Amino acid sequence: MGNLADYIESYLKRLLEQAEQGMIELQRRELAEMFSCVPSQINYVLTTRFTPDRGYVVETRRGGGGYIRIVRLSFRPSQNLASLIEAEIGDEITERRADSLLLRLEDEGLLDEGDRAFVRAVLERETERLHPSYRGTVRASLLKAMVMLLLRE
Amino acid sequence: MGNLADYIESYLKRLLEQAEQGMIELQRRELAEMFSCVPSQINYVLTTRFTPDRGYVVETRRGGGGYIRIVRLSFRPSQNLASLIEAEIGDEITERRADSLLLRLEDEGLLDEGDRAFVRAVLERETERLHPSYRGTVRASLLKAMVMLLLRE
DNA sequence: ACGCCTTTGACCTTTCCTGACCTTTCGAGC
DNA sequence: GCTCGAAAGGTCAGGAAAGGTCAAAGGCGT
Repeated sequence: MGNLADYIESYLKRLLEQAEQGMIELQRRELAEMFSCVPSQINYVLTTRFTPDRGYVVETRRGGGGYIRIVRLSFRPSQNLASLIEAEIGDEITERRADSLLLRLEDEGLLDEGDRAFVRAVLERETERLHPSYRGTVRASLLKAMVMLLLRE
Repeated sequence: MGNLADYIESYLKRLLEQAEQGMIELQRRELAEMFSCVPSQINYVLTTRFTPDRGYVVETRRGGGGYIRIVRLSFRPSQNLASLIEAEIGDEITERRADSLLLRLEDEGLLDEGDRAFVRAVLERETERLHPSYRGTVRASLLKAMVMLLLRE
């Protein structure tokens, strides 16, 4: 692991660990200077290492006083949940399979009945107007989003 | 948060919090003097930070006795959150407007920074693979679903 | 040799701040 | 009432200071 991107990555992660609130804010130009590289190298590190999939969100602002802010999500999609949900739901899902997944989560005590009803209602309301051929994928997105929100901590 | 516009913004928000009725009235020239900047800087702050999307209305009057009045709109007094959110988001929404809305919810203390980051992450992840022409509607669905879940009860 | 990941640099977009110039409102004097 | 001037606030374009994009070149493992 001897390349620049890796060093920058671990530097940022070290900062994040020390930071309160799992959040750091810095300047692209400064960071690039610190590592004697071009600024766009920072973007490379951010887009390859600090993605939502890995549990990070990056917010930036341009212009005078611009900054880059990296937030570590309290829910780390490590192994279990995120990939399990991804695997279970996939790119599209039928209403039936959505229902049975929700039921299963309730059975396992991860959701209560109110949660389940709420999610079902949202799924139905948001998909009913759609052209049938899109329903499956939109339903999958919605379900993943809501289940992750509910099982997060 | 190191630039002038940010300082002026947070000064005004502080005033708004202390104010009864979520409303303040002041003079552009005075404010500009307070921050040692040109008056038009105040307009810049108003048009970029105190927009309807972020939950503010600005009224002004020119001439002698002129003033600038900033009113903060609140989500709270409304009973039906669902229809308010529906109205606010609609059938499709840009990433910018989604961010504004999330910022507004955080501003009102209905969401914390972590929630906001999480929602952004999901929106980004679920939206990026899509054909650009569907992103707006899917983003709207996801945002409504997650916001309702978070603000429920 | 091939493919994937990294690194770089040229060029682009966004945000901030200022200053010159414009419009609206009020009130004093006619 | 009219006119005019002073006292507000409004607009707009430009320059500077961030960060973003993208494609081409460079490295490294198999």
